[in-house]
Amino acid sequence: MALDDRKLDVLRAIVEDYVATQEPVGSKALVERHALGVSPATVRNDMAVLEEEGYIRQPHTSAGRVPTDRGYRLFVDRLSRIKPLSPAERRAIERFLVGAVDLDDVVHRTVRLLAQLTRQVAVVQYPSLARSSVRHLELVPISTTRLMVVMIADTGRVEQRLVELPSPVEPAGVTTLRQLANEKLVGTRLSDTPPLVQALVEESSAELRPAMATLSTVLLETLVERHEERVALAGTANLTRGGLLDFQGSLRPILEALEEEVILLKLIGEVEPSRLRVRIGDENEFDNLRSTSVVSTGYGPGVTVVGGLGVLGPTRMDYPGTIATVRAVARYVGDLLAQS
Amino acid sequence: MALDDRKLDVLRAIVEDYVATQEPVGSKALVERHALGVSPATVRNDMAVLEEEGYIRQPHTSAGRVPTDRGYRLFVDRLSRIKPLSPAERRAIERFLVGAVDLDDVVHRTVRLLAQLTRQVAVVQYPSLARSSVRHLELVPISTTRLMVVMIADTGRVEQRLVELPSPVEPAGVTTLRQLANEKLVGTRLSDTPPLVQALVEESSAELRPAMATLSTVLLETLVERHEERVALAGTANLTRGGLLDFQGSLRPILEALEEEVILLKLIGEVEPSRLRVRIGDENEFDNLRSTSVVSTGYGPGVTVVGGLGVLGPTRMDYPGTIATVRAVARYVGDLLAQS
DNA sequence: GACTGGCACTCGCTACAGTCGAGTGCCAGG
DNA sequence: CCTGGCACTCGACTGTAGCGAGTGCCAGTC
Repeated sequence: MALDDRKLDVLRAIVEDYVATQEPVGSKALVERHALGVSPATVRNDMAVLEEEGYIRQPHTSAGRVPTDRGYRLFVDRLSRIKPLSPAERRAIERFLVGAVDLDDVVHRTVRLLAQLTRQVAVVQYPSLARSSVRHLELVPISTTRLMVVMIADTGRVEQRLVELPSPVEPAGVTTLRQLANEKLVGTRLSDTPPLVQALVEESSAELRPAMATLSTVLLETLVERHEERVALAGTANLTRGGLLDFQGSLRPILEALEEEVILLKLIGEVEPSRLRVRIGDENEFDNLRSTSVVSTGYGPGVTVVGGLGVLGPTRMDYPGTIATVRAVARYVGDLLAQS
Repeated sequence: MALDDRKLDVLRAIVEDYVATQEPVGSKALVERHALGVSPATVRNDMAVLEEEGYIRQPHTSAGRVPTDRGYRLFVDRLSRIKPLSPAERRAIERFLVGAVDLDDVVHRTVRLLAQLTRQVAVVQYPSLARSSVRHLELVPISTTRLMVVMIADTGRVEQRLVELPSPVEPAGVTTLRQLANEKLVGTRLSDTPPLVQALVEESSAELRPAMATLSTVLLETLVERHEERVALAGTANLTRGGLLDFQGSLRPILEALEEEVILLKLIGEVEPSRLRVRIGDENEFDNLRSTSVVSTGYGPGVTVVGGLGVLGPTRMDYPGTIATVRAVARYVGDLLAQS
């Protein structure tokens, strides 16, 4: 059944009021606070329909209405008006982010900024290695059988790993390895690396081949397969806002989920080209997060996407505001990355 | 006034029971569960004295007694018997920590392990740069005016920073800079570096001097002064155990404090030579953490200390168990570090 | 002198009944 | 199709009462 405009207005009003007050909203309060131009009784009828359609519900008889996940979904998709950032917010973003010296620094500042502006939990993924290309590989001999491999990516990411060589390699050998590796790998995307690394081993001289083999195994294992991705988190204290009303009383499952990097990555890491994504309550794939909403988007220099960022909060969140903030921060960070 | 042995026994029993049950403990329950050899009435008299002395208190009249911070302090200092780790725990530690490939990996595993074993919030400081010495400095040219400085410390820490040079430097110049820097700095403690870095600039040739000056500024600023120290955190979800009974109802301040690296560092970073430290409730210097206790110690290869680790939980915590675990984990990590 | 049993007392907790009022659904009339 | 009116529901709050764990004190005993 199609909902007419007024019913949509009513739903919008309910969402807005509920988000603002955190209390079930009744028909009378609604007509008082919003110029709907009709009486409470009419609104009640509309509410009855909205409830039947599953957009709102009553916590208990004789209480006001509360939006359901489905109601928020409709609100986000069709009803929310874009809320422009206040100049103060724009300034805050700028002020907060300029002066970052480091990729680490950028990420940390960003995640704190997001947490602060949205007053929710913020998550920022480091630029994905899979989406980065190699800028330089450095091999630092620690001893004749130990090598520190340092990979510098064009996104600013720097990763290192200790490699235990199968047999001693002289400094000259290390130089050769370094040259060879750089020659072949610089400029390539890490996700494309595996075949190249293979070739690398084959092209090595007989005596260096075992060393190169270990080296490439480590490269593939740790840089491509394993902890590849990193995330930063901030604002968990914001989960306690609104008492225990949100999150049906227990922060436990949420805090647990937030401790799992894998989960965080799934939350914000699945980036389609620059699309902002909102997952509301039940739409979340993790049971622990069924009482939360996640607003996430990709970021990167220009139009490319190198990583994701987003915030997590109660389903009862200020979607327009949060969306605007997330989008703006992502853009700023992208610009920042483009400069370096 | 001196407390006789039985009173101390009573206090110990109260602490143990309260920690176990989380409920105020009364005189009757006490004689039932502990072989004190006296009647409840006698215990009551002892309790009255203990209360007068400030070791225990009554949440309200007609409730049992609860230890005060002071009571816990006495318990920790004089009454707790060392609880040896169970073989299962020992195995858990070993199993969890072997196979770490990386300093990052070691730290992450350690912090999760600690959180899991103690069921509390765990904090692990990365080996302090100030206590590390330089193993190698690598300069990677990104462009003629940009340099990536990578410092590898003997503790396994690797730090990098981008340096914007005041004027272009050719690859040959970079090589010279690298050699000079390594020659002077390798093997020195970072805390001793400042004068050496100064000398470094003076010894550079006229044309390289500006570059070296910028380089050394960056080195000092970022490696010695600024984020120098890092920490890892895990187990925040454990704060929600015990409902809202601990922490007088609000996790907020605690979560806030835990988000501040500075605070975490202060908590666990002030390491006297291998002494284990327990700070109980009020003894904490941060107001936000007045309802928590912190057990921390230093760790490092052999007897030297390169960093701190510890756990944070409700004042009502299992001190003997926590202390044993923290100590054991610190020792294991130290050994692990000694090997690499 | 130290310990014990007994006793009166305190006070938080729970259960229950009663009241209040916000909010609803429904209906008849405009 | 909208509105005002009305009866109804039910959660929130209040006040009362009884229960029971736990205490402090005291007189008596070893």
